[in-house]
Amino acid sequence: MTDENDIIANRRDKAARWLRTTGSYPNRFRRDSEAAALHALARDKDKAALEAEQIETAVCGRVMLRRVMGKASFITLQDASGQIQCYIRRDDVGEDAYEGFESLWDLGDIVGVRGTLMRTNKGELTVHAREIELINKTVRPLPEKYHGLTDQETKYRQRYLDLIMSEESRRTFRVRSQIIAAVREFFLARDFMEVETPMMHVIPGGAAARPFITHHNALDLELYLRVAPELFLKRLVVGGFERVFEINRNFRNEGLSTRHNPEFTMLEFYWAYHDVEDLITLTQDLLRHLAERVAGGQPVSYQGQTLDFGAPAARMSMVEAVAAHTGLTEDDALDEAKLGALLERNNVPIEPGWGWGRLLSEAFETWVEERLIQPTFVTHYPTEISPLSRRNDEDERVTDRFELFVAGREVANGFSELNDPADQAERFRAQVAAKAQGDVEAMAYDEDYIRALEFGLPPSAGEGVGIDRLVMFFTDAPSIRDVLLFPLMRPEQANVTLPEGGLESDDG
RNA sequence: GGGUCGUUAGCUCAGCUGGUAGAGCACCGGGCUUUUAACCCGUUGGUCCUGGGUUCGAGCCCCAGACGACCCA
Repeated sequence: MTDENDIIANRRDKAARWLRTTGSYPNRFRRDSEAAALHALARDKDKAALEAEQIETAVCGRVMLRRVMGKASFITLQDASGQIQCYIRRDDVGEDAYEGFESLWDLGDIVGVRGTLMRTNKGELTVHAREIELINKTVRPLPEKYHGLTDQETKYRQRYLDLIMSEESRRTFRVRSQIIAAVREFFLARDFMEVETPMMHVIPGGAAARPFITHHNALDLELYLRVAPELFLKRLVVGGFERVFEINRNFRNEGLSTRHNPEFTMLEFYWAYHDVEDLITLTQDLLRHLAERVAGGQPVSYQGQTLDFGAPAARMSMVEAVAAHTGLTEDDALDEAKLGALLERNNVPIEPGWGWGRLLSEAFETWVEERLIQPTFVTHYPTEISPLSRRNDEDERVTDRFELFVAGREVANGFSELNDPADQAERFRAQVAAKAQGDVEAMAYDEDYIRALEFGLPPSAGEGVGIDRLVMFFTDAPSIRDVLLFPLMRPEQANVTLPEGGLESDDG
């Protein structure tokens, strides 16, 4: 499919004519103000005041709107900070410049304007142009100026176009950046050290998930894109970095949905000489910090629900949660047979090997998870489903682990770490056995990680937080694709061009 | 994997009971020196997602497929 048409042909012709006059793509224009700064500067100045002061300025950006009235015109310029109107009059810029403006400029072009600040009769702040310069031509027409770009697929595939057209989309990604900055600020202030651990793993580990496989040519080695940084971060705690965090991508070879992208951003952190209770307190503080930084401390509206990240979160054990939402007593929820009967009665598929912990977790996912709207810490996760967590001292059926739920979704998962190397080796062997039985998500045995534990991991607490999901809450985004600049999409057929003979070529 | 909906001009969208494919924006030409999605007049622009089928005739009906969105697992 070629999308050449008359408009594009016409603009290519204009671009060629323009380039003949400039000789090359101009790169000397310098602004002295962005749009938002000018609006701030002139906030209290009326038409007469601006007329008296004759404030000189130079602005540049993309032409978003254009209103030509014969020998004078208005254009609306957009830069990174916002929009500013410019007034271009033949008698002010000269006949040649005005003729060039009329014959060569199109919506979407990148231009520069020098002049003085004024207000129009309707009060709009405007740069009254004295000099104008065409800085770059758009050869392709922008989407419809009023409705913008509404096609979701095109918004994802051509994010640059979405960003040009949609202030809402620009805001989403600014909020995303603020959240990540606020997370970093929070941990640095608490003396955590930011680290980067490998993305390419020889042994994938740290989470139950299918990895992506890649290949290193020089070593002739199969490598796996990481599913989690966990085992490397704990090695660093063994090494004496007692408070570490990493904000980075994980890769899981799963399907796509409004809640899942194969690469997603996790915050993961480890904290020596602390435990699950400290994690819950810290996580609550982190949520409050983000709410403060991003939402001014106010509750946020998410898809019709109101979420309050500043208020103290609810807290319950998984047994309490299941009892509260199923009509079972807490004693019943501790009873494997009664749980199994309840699940079967409701046609929830269960498998023969499942013990009490797995059944409880299934009941939780079936009846509780989606109802936890306000931030809720669910604690005392069964040992059976928590292979890396420390057992609870009072009740060995459960671990010192919690997950945080918001709007029916898991947002964080934290626990006191298992630091018994023999126990860890045993659990790895169980995973290897499960893999041999065909469990594609089971972990491999990581000998070096066991060796690291044998040097002694201080009692530590560790946690992972899904950044994309947090961003969704703070931007009211219904789909994870709305908070990823470039979500994974099936390739457009026309654009798939693999080199002859595959991807082995050396000269990339 | 299952279901629902969608795909028509560069963009936003109409298109009747099956009978010559439309509007607005953008583009092109003309008018207009403080407009506000500027406005007024006149043009240009189509692989109706793809491939089959039914029919004298298909954007519309049928079948298969592609891509996407949403819901469910």
